[in-house]
Amino acid sequence: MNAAFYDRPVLEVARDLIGCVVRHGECTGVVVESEAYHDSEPACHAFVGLTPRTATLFGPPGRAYVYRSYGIHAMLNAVCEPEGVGAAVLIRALEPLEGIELMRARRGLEPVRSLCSGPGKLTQALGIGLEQNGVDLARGPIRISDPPVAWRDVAVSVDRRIGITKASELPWRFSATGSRFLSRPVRLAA
DNA sequence: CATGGGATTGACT
DNA sequence: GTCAATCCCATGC
Repeated sequence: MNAAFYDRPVLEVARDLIGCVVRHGECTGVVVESEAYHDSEPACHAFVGLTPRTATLFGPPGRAYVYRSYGIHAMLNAVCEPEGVGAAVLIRALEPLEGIELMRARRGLEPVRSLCSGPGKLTQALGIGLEQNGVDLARGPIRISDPPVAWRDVAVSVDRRIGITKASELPWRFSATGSRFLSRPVRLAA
């Protein structure tokens, strides 16, 4: 996945990331859930403008934006749109593929369904931390690559974003239709 | 410099 | 269903 892939409208990238493979070290998983964020709407961190925190969001596309949520969890995003626009796709859930035993050890849990079914869970399972903020997603240590054959042309469902208090009405959440590895079920449009 | 609020999770009633 | 944990950082005095 090269920089041109991310240098597009964030809604397109969020949809196209469903089915792609995220790798960190020996652990890999297929993206089954994503959300788009853009500096034009108040749920996006970049809404406040360019600050030390949001510098990565306004930087070049194709980098990782990793931040701490609720003082506890790391969140993994892919920065999108041209440099100067603050936009990113939040990776919200993965279907684990490789390195499942290491994921179990990091999570302290056995069920595969529970290893990466949430944005804070998947970063813990893959060992991703704040020190990876700004890394190039085409080069690593975190890499995102094309969908496996079985995931090409997977059906994608759309609904509202989860866990936010502002702009929660926007249908900017994307997920692999029928996946059992989502952080929460798809909620139908009102 | 003090304060308040999360793009969440897991434990508990 | 409710709720606390925990810390970075944007904001305001």
